[in-house]
Amino acid sequence: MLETFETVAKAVADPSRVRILKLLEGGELCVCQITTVLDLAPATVSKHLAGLKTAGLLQQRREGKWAYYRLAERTLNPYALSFLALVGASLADDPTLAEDRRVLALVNAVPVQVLCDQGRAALGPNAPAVTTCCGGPP
Amino acid sequence: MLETFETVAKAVADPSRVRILKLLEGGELCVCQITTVLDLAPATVSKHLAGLKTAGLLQQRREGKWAYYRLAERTLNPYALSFLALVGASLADDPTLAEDRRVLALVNAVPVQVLCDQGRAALGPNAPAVTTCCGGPP
DNA sequence: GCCTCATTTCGCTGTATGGCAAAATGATAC
DNA sequence: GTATCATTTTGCCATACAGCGAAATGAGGC
Repeated sequence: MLETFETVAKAVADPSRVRILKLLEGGELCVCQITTVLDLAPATVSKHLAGLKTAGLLQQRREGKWAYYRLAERTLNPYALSFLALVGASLADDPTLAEDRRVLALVNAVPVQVLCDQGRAALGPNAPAVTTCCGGPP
Repeated sequence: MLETFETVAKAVADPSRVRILKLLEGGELCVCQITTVLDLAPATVSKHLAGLKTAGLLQQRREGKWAYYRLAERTLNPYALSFLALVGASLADDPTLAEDRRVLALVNAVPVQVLCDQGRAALGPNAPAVTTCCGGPP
């Protein structure tokens, strides 16, 4: 019980995992999409996804070569939904998460096929982090 | 923002700190009372309390030689109250926490003065953990 | 002033874990 | 069958941190 609670709390106590959860609020995503937005090694993202799934926060679906993850609707962990609700109600105006949403919009404009091939390069020159944070070129 | 959220989430992701929070749901407690219930070194408990306070989850009050901690009513951390509410609504029937409540009842029957002197010894023979877990002696 | 004692801080050790690269897995295409 | 490719697992490194004992702090009592 305490241990179960701890598992979910730990899952939510890491910035990368919160970023993933917030990304998935917009609907399910393929691993390579998440990887591109977070700009982390695939192995790292995969480990995070596995942890979130173990904690009962995510569900997985396979479609061909790709694996799609989404926020859990049903879960074995009695605390998972509470934590999901809390995360959903928080961090509305965090700059990192806002930037993630911006990059996600670019990602969604590219077919998954291409994204998996090229990674961040598929997004064009607007992708790199906050390079154009102060209004961009005139 | 994300960092602030992370601080509170980390604070809640540790079993000892959750035990402290649940203990304090019954009202403020002195450090030596908490130390006795958790059965940890004073230094360890003090560090936990400091962390919880930094996270905005606890408030402190000094009375003479003793320091009393209680759950925060007001806090600088915008997520602290949400997490407190979540913890409050969870873990109702966890056995570890039930045992903590049992020991706390014994602790409350002893003056703080005596408790600080003698620690767990002041509680008499009923104190040690789950020794009488299956009904106790007839 | 000085002593006592609850609490906190410091220094340390062992464990847990985020990150990556490389190898293994598993599904599709041929 | 074999090849390709997205994902996962494995092995490793660096960092973070729970726990303790010892030393420092700070409030009463004398």
